[in-house]
Amino acid sequence: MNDVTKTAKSAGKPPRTASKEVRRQQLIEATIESIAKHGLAGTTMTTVTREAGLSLGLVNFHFSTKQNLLEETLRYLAEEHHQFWKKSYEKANLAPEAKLAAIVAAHFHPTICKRKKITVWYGFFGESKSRASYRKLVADIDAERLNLSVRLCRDIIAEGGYENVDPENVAMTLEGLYDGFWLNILIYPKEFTRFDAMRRIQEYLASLFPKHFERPPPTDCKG
Amino acid sequence: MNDVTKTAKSAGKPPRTASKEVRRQQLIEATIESIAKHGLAGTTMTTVTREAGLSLGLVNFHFSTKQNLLEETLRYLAEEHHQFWKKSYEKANLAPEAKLAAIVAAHFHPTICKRKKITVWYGFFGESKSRASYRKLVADIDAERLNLSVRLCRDIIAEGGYENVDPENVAMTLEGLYDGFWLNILIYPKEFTRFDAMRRIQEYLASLFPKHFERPPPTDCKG
Amino acid sequence: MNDVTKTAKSAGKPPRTASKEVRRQQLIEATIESIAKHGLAGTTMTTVTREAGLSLGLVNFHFSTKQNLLEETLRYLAEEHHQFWKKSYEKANLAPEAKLAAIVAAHFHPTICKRKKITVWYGFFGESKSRASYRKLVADIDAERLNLSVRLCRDIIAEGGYENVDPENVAMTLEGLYDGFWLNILIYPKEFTRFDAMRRIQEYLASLFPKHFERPPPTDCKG
Amino acid sequence: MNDVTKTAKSAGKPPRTASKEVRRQQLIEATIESIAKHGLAGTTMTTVTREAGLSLGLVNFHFSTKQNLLEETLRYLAEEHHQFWKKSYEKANLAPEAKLAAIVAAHFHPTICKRKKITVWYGFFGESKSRASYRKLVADIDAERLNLSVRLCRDIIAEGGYENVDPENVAMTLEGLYDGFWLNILIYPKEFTRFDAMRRIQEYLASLFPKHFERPPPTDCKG
DNA sequence: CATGAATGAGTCTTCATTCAT
DNA sequence: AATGAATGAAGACTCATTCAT
Repeated sequence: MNDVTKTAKSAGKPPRTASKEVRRQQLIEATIESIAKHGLAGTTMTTVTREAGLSLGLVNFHFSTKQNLLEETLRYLAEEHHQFWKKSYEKANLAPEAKLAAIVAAHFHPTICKRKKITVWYGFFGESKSRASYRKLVADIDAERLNLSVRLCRDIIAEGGYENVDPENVAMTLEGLYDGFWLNILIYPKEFTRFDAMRRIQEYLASLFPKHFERPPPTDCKG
Repeated sequence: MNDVTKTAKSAGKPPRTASKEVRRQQLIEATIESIAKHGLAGTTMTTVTREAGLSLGLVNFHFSTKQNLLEETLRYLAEEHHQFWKKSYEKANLAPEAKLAAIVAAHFHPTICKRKKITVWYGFFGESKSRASYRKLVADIDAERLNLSVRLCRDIIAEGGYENVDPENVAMTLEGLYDGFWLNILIYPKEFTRFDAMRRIQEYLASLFPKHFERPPPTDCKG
Repeated sequence: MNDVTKTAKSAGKPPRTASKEVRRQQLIEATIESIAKHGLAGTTMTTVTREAGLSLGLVNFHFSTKQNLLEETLRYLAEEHHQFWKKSYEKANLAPEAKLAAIVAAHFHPTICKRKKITVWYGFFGESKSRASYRKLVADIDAERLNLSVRLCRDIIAEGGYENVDPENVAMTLEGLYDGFWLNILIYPKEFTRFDAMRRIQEYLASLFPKHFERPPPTDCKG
Repeated sequence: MNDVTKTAKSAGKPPRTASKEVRRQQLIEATIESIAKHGLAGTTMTTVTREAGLSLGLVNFHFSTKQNLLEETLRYLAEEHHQFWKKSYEKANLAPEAKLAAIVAAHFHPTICKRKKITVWYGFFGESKSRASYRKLVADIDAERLNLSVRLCRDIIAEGGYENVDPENVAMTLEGLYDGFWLNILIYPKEFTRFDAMRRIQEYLASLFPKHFERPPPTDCKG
């Protein structure tokens, strides 16, 4: 492992001192990697710095405390996710169903829906302390996305004349499904994949909004 | 504090030596309580035994290791949950929609859907190590419930002549919703309650199976 | 060193677990020893427990924190000192000059005026943090002794009809001399001994109260 | 904070590179300031350089090691003190009592008897290691002053025909009082001031040498 | 001369586990 | 069965020192 690290390091003629931002980024990525490998509780200053191929004291130099490193890591993931679904939303064509589909797809895009990243999210969900950090850092983003989804649903409902569909309800159900399916991917990675997740959500939306969403094609394989 | 505990204990003429089962039960409940109070990482042998009003060494005596105590705690919750939805399922009248509704309701019944218990579940989800324990202990139960739900959905679909509804799909979506909504209850306890959860699921089922499930009445209250 | 420790330990058939008080005492004495050997800053949990022949974690078990161990050590010395001069004072005959002389002598009695103990006192004087502890723990004792000395001086002055001698002044000067001479003993142990200290004070008192204190006999030896 | 410092610094067109001596002086003064603020143990290379508004590496450049910086700081104070009482001694009129009084006064002159400087002295007294430095650097000066005082006392005794007063004794007692009163000023700054110290010593000398020293006037204020 | 990122040995503290009583 | 003192490995954090720029 040491060898790997050193090789990786020496590969690109590593500057002995790098800019603050570069080092921070490097350490945050090492943190994600370490959480994926050893879990949140199993992640120590040593596992992180070894992963990064840097010295132990450097974390304290750049992040002061471990707690802070973890929060910055969460913030990084949260912002990445935020950017990702916002970009997807904006790039989608103007139709509200396209925009809603884009948000859904963003949650299960390989960039975001990586096991190592989900591990970090659920690591934070698991500890009361870190749940507090989560709320502090992510609550606003969660709310923003929920509101956006509500609006899109409202537009779809208006357009399609769907009776008896409550936009807020759908939006919250979608949020629940994102979390629930991520958890399934985390716990049963072999039995449940991101494709399964997207399929289920596609079907859910198709059943609510048949004029706007197509049913996914039947699959042979056991889902 | 120790004194208080002991006094409280001796108030009721405590048996100095209790049966194995009683002690085990007592320690498992103290573990749940401790995880609720201090989080999984904050739960130590000391917090557990102090919570139980017992001595430190006893845990070792009854459970050998901490890891084992935690697994037994998870097993206890898993079995409680298992029993609970099975009983609910059996007690419900014969109609499949009643039985399905009973399973849903079981997940959000106050006995099961307590914050302190959800904390334990998600504590286990958060750590790779404990996820392994989870799979070992709970995978079968999860599968059993999924199969049961699939069968019930199939019956409902047959009865109602619902076209284009895939029973497996619905069952897995339900499973995802249980987990996703539990997480919401854990993270946003003030904004999202078990009543919200039940409502969303009720609406979901009503939209799929309008002849079998009624829409929930509109509420005034936010959320 | 390990051997020494173990030998010392096994010498008296050491009980593996001792009463709380015994262990605390043992650790406090080891702390004094360690401060004498390595200084206050050089005293670590390791030096203390190695000195005591006990395991590292035990200090935290009995004293929670290092800070607390140090404070308890200071308190121990302060109380020992307090008891010592109070006993000396009480045992002396009724004449106020005898009582005052007893207090002086107590400060330079071999039990109290040991280099290793003085090292601890001055270790505490040297650090702002520990000076705060000192004030918290010792200020009252200092004040009590000062008041006592003032009263004794007042009696001596009244008896001897000494004009122009201010009792408070003498008492504070004595306090200054205790501290100043202790420091000399600490810094120049070869050049300045407790006998020198007692001699100087004896002369000081004899010059103020010639009817009550005899001049010390002239010495040949330098210093 | 760094910025502030730099701004403040650059306000006066700071020479980017200063002469060795200027930098050394700057760092020594920052060391004294830091010890006063954070204590000897709390003084790190960082606190010193931050105080000086200079970069971390500079200390190493000018003083090689921290130990050396501290010793140089002590040497600086020792020399300052040395110069000060020597100048006072020389400037005083020819009478030995005037010269002795000048030395006493020098110890409690505001330039010397500052709390921040006394903190440094006692910081050094508190640690065995630094006591060694102290002896190395200051023993000669202490001896020189002692001898000088002995000689002055001898002259005063001869002049006044004081019987039974041992000059060496008086000189050592004075030395003890300087240290003892400094300690009082350090520990009980509100209760004991440099004025109290000077008063006590004045009284001491007046009681020994009534023809040469006047009693201080009685004060109303407590202490 | 000067900077400040980087290193890593050394500290305090925590805590699962052991074991004499 | 039960107790709780004792152990010691492991973790977070500090900080003097180094060195590329």
